[in-house]
Amino acid sequence: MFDKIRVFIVDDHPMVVEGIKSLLETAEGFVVSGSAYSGSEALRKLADISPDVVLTDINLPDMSGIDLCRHIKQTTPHIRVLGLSNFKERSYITRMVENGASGYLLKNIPAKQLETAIRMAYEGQVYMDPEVMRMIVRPDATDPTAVPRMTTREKEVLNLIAEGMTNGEISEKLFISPLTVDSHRKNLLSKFSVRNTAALVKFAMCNNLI
Amino acid sequence: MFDKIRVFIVDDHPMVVEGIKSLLETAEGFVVSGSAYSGSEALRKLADISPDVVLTDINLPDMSGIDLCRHIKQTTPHIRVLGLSNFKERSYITRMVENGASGYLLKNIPAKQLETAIRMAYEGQVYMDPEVMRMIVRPDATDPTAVPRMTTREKEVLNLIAEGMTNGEISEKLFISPLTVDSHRKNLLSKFSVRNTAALVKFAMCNNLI
DNA sequence: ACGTATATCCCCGAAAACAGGGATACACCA
DNA sequence: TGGTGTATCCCTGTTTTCGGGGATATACGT
Repeated sequence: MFDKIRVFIVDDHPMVVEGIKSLLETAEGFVVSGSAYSGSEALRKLADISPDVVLTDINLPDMSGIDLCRHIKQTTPHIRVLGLSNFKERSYITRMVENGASGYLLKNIPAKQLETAIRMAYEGQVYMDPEVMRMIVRPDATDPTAVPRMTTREKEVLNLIAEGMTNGEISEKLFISPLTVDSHRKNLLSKFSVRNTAALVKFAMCNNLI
Repeated sequence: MFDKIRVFIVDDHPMVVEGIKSLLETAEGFVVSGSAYSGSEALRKLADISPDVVLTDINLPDMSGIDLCRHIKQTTPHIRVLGLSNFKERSYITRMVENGASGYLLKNIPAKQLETAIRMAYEGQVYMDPEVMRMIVRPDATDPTAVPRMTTREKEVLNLIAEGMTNGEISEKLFISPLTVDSHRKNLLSKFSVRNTAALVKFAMCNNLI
């Protein structure tokens, strides 16, 4: 009951790892039972350690935090996983939660909230960073940052456009008519409410769509 | 001679600040004399504190680390400044150094090297992260990641292009002929070796030029 | 069985971008 | 003083994109 919560930290930045350690050891009720600088290292160590909560960065050198989360939940579902990132991209957050994460934090989270998040995760609840919360509560309505979803074909076309290919070239690559490519292109412009290809590419890159 | 080196940390992520504190306090010979979460807070505190070395993130909420560095070196040139970032963009590094920084570190730097960097900065030398070093030693030749530099006008035009504006619109905004804008556009395409605007925008965004 | 979404293809005309030249003026540095 | 870089402006012609339509087939869920 009064045991300390064992936390395992995964981040490729030593100073972030140290920072969390320091924050948690100042607080009461936590013990950092280990850490790793990559996804594979984390999985190796977790085979032995088995902490209560894993705090993982989203961007790891060898795999994404999302993949790591999935692995952990598949093999040891009792371990809670909290995502950690600088980015509040909707797709990251949702994919993290879809893969069983107990929450998603931003790296500029204050110490108090970090403690709360870990405690809640430990108790089986889901904690969301307030900023992150604001992202997800509005499905798509008034949220100006909501990203329209693309069909798989549109994604293909968008990527080739960003590569610098013309409608004609894309049509050859995908074995479809250039007119079809043009349709997709125009649908993309319309979906993202942009006027031309330049703005389309910028928007797509800003929202991690490419 | 045997005094501890006083370090001041500027980063908007509490856990990074804590991490560095923890790393430095484990090591011998350092004392963290203060920290700030923004550029303005840093400048305010530095008016009183006056440490030996300032360690600053490049991306701060209110100003860039580069601007902060310039301010510090203008008012208190004896204070050494070290840049700190996740990004190893050439432009960041060079601009940091141009503004008087004593070095540039990546956030995934190991503890030992962090100590070395601070000691060297304290002694008036310049420390560069090994990875960063590899970026700058090759002027532009064999380095595939080298980004051609833009003139200020080209930067303006590039940004407006990425906003979705046409040559005509840009020309009105900048009070120049649309033909001039077109020249800049073509120069950009040529400089970055891309075929069209879409690829230009993608490249620019990939390299933090926008 | 019927709507909805996706993917495909088509047309036309206007607007913009691209290719590939050339030219002038100004500043700055060697 | 002569080169180098930047910024400006111009021309011709071709290719591509954009705007605003319409149309068909397939799949999928209700």
